[in-house]
Amino acid sequence: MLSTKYNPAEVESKWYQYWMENGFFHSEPNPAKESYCIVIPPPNVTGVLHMGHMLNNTIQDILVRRARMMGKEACWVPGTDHASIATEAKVVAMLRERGIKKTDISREDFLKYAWEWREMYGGIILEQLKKLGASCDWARTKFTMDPDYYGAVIDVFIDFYNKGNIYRGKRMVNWDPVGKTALSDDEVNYKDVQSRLYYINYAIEGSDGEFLTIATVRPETIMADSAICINPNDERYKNLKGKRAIIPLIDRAIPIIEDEYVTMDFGTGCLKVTPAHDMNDYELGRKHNLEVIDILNEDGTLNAKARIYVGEDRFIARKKITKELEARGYLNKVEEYKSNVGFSERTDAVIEPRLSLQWFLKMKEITAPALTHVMNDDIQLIPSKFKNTYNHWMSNVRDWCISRQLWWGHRIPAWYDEEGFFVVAKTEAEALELYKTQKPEGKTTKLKQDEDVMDTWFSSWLWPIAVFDTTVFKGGNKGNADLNYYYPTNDLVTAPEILFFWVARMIIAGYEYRGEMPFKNVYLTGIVRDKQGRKMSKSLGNSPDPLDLISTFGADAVRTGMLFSSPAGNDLLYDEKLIEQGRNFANKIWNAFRLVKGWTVMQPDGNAMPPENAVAIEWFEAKFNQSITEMDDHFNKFRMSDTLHLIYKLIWDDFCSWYLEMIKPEFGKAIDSQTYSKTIEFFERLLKALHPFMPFITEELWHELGERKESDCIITATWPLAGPTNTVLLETGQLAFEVITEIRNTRNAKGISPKQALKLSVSSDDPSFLKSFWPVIRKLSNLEEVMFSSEKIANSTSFIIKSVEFFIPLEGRIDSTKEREAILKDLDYQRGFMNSVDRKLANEKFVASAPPAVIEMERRKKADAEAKIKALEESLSRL
RNA sequence: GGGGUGUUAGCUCAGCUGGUUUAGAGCACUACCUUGACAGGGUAGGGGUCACUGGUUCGAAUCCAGUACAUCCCACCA
Repeated sequence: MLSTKYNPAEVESKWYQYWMENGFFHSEPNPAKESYCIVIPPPNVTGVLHMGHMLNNTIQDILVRRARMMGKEACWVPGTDHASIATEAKVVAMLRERGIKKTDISREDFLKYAWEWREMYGGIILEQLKKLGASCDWARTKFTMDPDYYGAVIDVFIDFYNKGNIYRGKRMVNWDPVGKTALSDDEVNYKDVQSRLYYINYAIEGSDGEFLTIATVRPETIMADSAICINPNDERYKNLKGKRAIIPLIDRAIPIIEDEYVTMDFGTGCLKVTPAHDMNDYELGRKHNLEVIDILNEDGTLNAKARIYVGEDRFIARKKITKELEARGYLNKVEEYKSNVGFSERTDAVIEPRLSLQWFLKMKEITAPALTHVMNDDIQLIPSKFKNTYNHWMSNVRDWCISRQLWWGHRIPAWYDEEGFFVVAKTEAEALELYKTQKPEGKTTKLKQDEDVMDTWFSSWLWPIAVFDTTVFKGGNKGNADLNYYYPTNDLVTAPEILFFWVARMIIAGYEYRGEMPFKNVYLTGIVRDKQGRKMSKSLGNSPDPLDLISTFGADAVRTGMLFSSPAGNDLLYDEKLIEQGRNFANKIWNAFRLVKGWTVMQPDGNAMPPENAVAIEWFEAKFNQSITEMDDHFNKFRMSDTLHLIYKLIWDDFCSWYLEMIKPEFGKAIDSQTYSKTIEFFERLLKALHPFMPFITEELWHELGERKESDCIITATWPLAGPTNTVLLETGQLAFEVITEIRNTRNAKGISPKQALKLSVSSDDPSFLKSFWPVIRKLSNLEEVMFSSEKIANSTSFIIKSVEFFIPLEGRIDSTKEREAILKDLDYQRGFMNSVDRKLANEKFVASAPPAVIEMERRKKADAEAKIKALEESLSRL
């Protein structure tokens, strides 16, 4: 006896195992077939599965499974990303727990720990993906720090350097003066801090007692000032143009420059420009060619360039300088001021913007094809609204700072001698060779490699190429068989927040190194949020564990649950209710299977098919074709959620609620063999159409429904082809269902049990009306007799469909007051409706300018309504 | 501050090229049913000035402009 509930746990592990053993996920180039390829957005190697991954990978798996069923050579390449910042932070934390400080160990030792860490935890997330049912080609698993991949990244750096696209330049970084290290933006916490705004007077050079006033929160940096800036449109300071101001205390003269960057109504409208200690000032300084005076040491104390308070900490210096300014009459006033200050996540020290030497990649030229091919839809963004954002970003692209002050990652292949002269080469030996030719007078025999590594995105932007072939980045190499077969890949599924960091850069690299797009379509998912709309995060504790969900509800349920409400590009508000709905769906299918499986089948010869079954089969065939056609259309437009809703409805409503009810034999009776085999066929076709969404239950039932050979699995079955849709039949069916619903309504209203058979009288002058469906109507509404007569039946309740009136004789059950009320309500609606149609038709301009088809339809609406009103009025008068 | 996107039922969303009854679905809600596939079920029902204000049009949830409110990305203001 089969359980009334579907139990996913054993089914899922069984089939995943089976698929793997039979190599169904593996793909090799096959010239006879069209290739279909997705490269996974590589998750962080140290990460664990979260709800975002679930959504993302479910969508990818659906696409891949469907492509496979459509006869394509489908390949989904998995892998992980070394994620330098996140991973290094985790390793540092792990070491700290063991009482080891990063600063106390060597780079080599640190990397040993990091690799140990990756051996231990690096595979977890991929194992978790298997639980979800992801049909990745695991034999192709790639890691961005695999030796060959590592080499490819270095090749790319060298190649760009040799082409003149990479340069060294200065850049402001977030400096932690306590940890004495640069921090990424992610490692900086911004807090609102109550501070002070100091108004300081600067004397004007060559004038007698004239001065200007600037406002600053950092008076200790005045010694690093390079200019005073005013807005050229500021009437108040016209007289200052071209003059110079004198920094108090150190009496250094600086130019007064003009730039519209200055907000006139903030502070005094005079801005002190300190290029060495402020991001914006640095930019301004570059624009106006100002001197950069760095007065701070790496521990945040003042250096000799400050000339005063040398050696003092920046905050002590602030106090002392304020005091001195006040004592000497330079301090105009002090205001309370709230400002947003960055703190180090690790040491809680106040972040100091600090200039440092970094490596940059010139973006302007290499970006051009990536912009063009997205704007002209060669590469399609889904949804297309992201094109605007993409355009804006790509048109204003800045040079990419590709160096990071970390150890875990691809180390920059620049080699220095003692004087700071450097060459760029893959190995130290190669570097030495180069060094000899580029600096013949150089005496160094031991070169020192750059300490920094590259930005993680500088390796992951090669992903769609490097997962297949890591040797093509040196130029001249045509690429191996895999690369030439699978590249360009088809679809990329990822989150919109990395559209610029990753997607755009992959497109750039694709055109640079292959002269071709890396993928055709980019499907952008939304962010998974909780019911209150908050982003799911560990610190909020609002994210469910996906693996828990899978073990309670089943992977099929979780997959469909995620997809029930997630149109492309829209955020998904996670609610466990959705997963429950997915589970209920699986259960519904399971029980449909139980029903069919439980039937006894008549012997093939000599058993007649009841007329309602013939109609049911014909009708469902039409319905199925219609739905598959729509599903294919949705799929082609990446409307995944809509596709799921369609198959959900097709199975639950059309197959279970209508079709199975139509053909269901009476209790204890057998079903004719023809209907039975047709039903099995329908069931199989439905399972195939559902398989990409719910791979496990469909595979299980596929094997339960028929005798299969070992290799005959639904995962490799053929996607059902849509036949022609018989729309006339579907429309007739729709009317028949309306009749059934009306009769059920009547039962509901009058409290008549479904078991009590009823009579029905139809006032149709068209004898073919609903003809083939009458057996179905009789069965589903339990009618013992159907009469055709133009006579109005007394003592009955009636309803109207398509101007045909239906009477249900109900001796003694008629409550004329209620009956009248219902009719009046309906009349009211119909009259109002007709009114609106009438108004439209009476409008001459409408009749003159609307297309004939629209007018025709309005006329039909009117005729329908008129007939209905007439019939309603008649039944009213009869009461 | 710059840019993007959105606002439709209690909730989450469809509504694709302006016209397909006076706007649909799922969930939630209400009533009734329920030993013969499924209570994780069945049959029905109630629920909406399509954010607001103008405009274009014979016709607007749909197109345009403005307003309000959300939300995301970038830069974060001396």
